[in-house]
Amino acid sequence: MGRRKIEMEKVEDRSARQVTFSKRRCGLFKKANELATLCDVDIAVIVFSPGGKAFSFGQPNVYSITNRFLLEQQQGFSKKITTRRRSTRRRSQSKAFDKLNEQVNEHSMELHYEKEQKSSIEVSSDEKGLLKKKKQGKSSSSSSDDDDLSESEMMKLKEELESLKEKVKERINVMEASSTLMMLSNDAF
Amino acid sequence: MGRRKIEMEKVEDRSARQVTFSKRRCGLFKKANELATLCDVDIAVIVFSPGGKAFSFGQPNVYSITNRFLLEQQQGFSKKITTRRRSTRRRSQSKAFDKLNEQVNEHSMELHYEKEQKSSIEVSSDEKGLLKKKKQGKSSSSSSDDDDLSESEMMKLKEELESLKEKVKERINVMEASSTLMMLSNDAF
DNA sequence: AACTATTTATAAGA
DNA sequence: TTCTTATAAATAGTT
Repeated sequence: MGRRKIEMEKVEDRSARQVTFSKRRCGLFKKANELATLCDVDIAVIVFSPGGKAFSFGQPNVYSITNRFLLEQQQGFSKKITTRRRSTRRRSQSKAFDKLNEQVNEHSMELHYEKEQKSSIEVSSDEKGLLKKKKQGKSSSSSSDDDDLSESEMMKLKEELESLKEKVKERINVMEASSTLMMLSNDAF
Repeated sequence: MGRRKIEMEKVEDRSARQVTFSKRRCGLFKKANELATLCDVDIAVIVFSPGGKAFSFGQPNVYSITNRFLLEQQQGFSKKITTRRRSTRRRSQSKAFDKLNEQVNEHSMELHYEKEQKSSIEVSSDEKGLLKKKKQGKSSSSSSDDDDLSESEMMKLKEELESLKEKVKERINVMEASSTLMMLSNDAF
């Protein structure tokens, strides 16, 4: 949409591609925002730039949308909702569901933005073995090699891994809670 | 962009809003596809219609993008990558990383599309209690009440919950594997 | 579901 | 890179 019509294929010039990406990413996010505003709907857009950097747009936020989507896909949830909508109890249930969903999303957000780390978790035996092996191989060949990892670097890596595992587990807890609440609020109450 | 300029606010007429949603959702997905094609980038769009139905577009697929995004956000991964890019080992690592990432995404996809369910998992003691309580409350007040759940319905609910838990656990395993592989491929090898 | 009058997005160019 | 502008594309209102 400009001076000329262009072919729908990869822009080969690196620099031109970057420019196109910037312009079109902005345009896309603007369109997404307009859709959310005009139609009062929730939407999330995630793009990885040619350089691998992540850009995202979310209404109300990316995490609530992606969580909702992934959970619904996993359990065929949308089909379930549609089927049950005929129920006379749908409206009151819907309210309860929305509230629970909101709470879960809040927890999810807290998780994502949380800066502090909880105390570390035990490393599984397999990973301990892997780390130990790696470490031994290193100390025997001493320094000089670019691929070497010092003892302290190794410890740091281990700590990062533990911290990561903790985060993943927290996320899992949120997802499990979310799933359970959804099912209970829609099917049992 | 039409006969008249419109205000950027919620379209109040229900029917008109649905039409606007349909047109603009198509437009948005088209734009997303063009961005992906022209710039050779990965992108995901998720929209929930006014009716609550989920629509999605993904290049190469929604799941790989959302997983990648959520994981990177969780561990400040993109910052980490950027920092380490100066390393002379970046290129070979990048290759290994991409391959591992691809494998993980494939597993993730399989999970999402898998139709068959594995055998059920034990329900935690807390939930057992909740289910049992619910059941007893029901059977004591007999039928007639609209909110009642029959024994078989209760069992069905329980089975669904178990199946859900299994799916969540599988998903967690993929995420843990993904996280671990990412860290190992970028920091240790 | 099709059709335009217009608005908006954007490819090139400065 | 940011601004400009000619043109392509999207779409609001209409049929």
